[in-house]
Amino acid sequence: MANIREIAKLAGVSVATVSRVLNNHPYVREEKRHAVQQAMDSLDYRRNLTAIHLSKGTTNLIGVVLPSIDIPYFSNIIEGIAEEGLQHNLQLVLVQTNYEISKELDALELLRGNLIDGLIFTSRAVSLDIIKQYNGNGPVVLCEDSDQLEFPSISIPHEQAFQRGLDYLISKGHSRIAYTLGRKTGANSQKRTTAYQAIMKKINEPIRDDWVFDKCLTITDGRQIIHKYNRLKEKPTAFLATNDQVAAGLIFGAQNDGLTVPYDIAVLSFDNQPISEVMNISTIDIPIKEIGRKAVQTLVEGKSAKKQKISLPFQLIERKTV
Amino acid sequence: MANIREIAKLAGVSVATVSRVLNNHPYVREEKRHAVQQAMDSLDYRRNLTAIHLSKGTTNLIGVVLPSIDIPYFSNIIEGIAEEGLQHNLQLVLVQTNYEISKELDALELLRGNLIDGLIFTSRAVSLDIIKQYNGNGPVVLCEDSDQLEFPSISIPHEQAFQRGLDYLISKGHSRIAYTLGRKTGANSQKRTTAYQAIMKKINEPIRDDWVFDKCLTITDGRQIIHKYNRLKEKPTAFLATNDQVAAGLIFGAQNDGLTVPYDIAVLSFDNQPISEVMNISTIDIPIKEIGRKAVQTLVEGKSAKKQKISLPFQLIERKTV
DNA sequence: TTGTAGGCGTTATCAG
DNA sequence: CTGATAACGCCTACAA
Repeated sequence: MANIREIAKLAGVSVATVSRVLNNHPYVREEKRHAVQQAMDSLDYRRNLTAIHLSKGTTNLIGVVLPSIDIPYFSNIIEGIAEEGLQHNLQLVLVQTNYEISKELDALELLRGNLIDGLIFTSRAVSLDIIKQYNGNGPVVLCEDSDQLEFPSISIPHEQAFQRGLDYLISKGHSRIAYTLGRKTGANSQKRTTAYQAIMKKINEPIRDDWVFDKCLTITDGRQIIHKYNRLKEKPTAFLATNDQVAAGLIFGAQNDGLTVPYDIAVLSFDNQPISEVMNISTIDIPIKEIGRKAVQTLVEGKSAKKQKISLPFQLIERKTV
Repeated sequence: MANIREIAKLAGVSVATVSRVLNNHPYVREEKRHAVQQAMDSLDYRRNLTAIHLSKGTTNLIGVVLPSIDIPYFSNIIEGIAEEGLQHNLQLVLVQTNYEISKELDALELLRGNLIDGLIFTSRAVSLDIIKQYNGNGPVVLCEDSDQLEFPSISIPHEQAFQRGLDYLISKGHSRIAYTLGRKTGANSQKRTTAYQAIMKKINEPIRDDWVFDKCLTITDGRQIIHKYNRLKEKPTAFLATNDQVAAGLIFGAQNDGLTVPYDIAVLSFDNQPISEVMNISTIDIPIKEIGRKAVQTLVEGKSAKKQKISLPFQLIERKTV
């Protein structure tokens, strides 16, 4: 593999000059520039990116940690990240974690090891205190509804959004409301739970542990819930679902068991993915892709900008399942 | 940021020794090893990965080109790639292309620039001749049903699988069969078309251009097809769909228009994703994740192994939409 | 068992 | 405008 030195020799110039033409610097006489071009062409030269990275101390690579790429919410965020990344000439290094802390630490080590210039957590299991220890190794941004100001964060206000959903259900006559969560301990889920408890208290409804369903992320998870629902002594009349996939599963399960949506049970979800439109599922729209885009923008602004919390708008979409 | 030299100085040894303990080489006296550890701890040392890459000439990074991460088929492949990559200590660099050739070339340039050790095409728009020009820069593997032997490829036999699907539909009494494709010019799609034309000829049915629907990948695409179906003068009695999402969209559209599945139209699809199970869609199972895993394995075997074509099994799953 | 020194391929500073 | 040359941080013969 030809390197810059060989090009220099062949073109009869110094490596510095080659580097100059490589980087479109001014002050290179046209004939030399030409000679260098010739040499590069004839040797089919390509610069070694790793060497550039080492020399520059930056890689144009950003890490993205996500639990599973197979969940539309996350693949949507990635899509936003990828689009915006392209804009800034950034490549993406994916770190799939399944919420395993050790994998998240691996991602942090990539940052510390200077392989990536910054890191986006689309979700996390590791504590913020741990992440703080990596301060100074590069910007970190969180895609979560966060109260701290140590790291920039991008999210919709989950507590308000969940409240909005509950209010809507209540306005439709429901008071016996169950809900599902992706991962109880997640930052966003905790906000949702906070909202739930507040509203239930307000309308004098008890908090029933068996009306909150944890680890619900997929259509299959949603489908399973109906089995549990059937075994419930006291049954809710409405579900506020983690996302559209879970809602879809719930609805299929209900129909399968002869229940009518929204009369026997109402279903409201989050995300507003295509499946919700096709299935006429009432949902709360989240600008997921925009979260990804903003995450990259924030990362690029880097330390120059102050750590801010960016709050994106959500919107209730009324369709036919409530 | 502390580097290996500072550690050496602090520990009172040479950089070589530090490097040795870093890489768990034998022949380091325990006390020196200890001193180095101490020094590294006290300076919170982390090796610079970029430097290692430059020095070793390898990065443990592999590129993955995919048109869109937002399509379950692709996110599934990625999932397989990520899992297997973990096994081999490989990180993933994602290159989202939207089938734009220029982006695929960018990925190839990452290979040529030694940023990645190998490249997996989960799908491609660029011609094989172009990819061949990058030979020698690192292994390339294709996730497609390919006839060439220049590059290793992993796939199910799409022609046979499509035949199997058609035979099944025919056995259920259908002869007026429409089909949808993700991208007509894709390698896999072409195999499907070949199978379609052969079988239609065999049963003496004409090939009707308006019964093949291109650019169908999502649930929304499937939903749209029903609009077109309604405008058709001659209507098919069955659809063989690109994937389960398209099938789901088709089914919702049909139901919405008062059509009964499978009596008015039958639907058979590919992939066997969770949605097909929940919706009871008859489908042809493809071991998608396994394609990803095998792609990585093949990449790792690299040039040592001969370029082979790996054919994975498919399986017809009978459910309730045919 | 340890250290010296050269190499990986660029970039960038600083004279000229 | 151009060229030496020193980084960048690590690895690895080779020699001791």
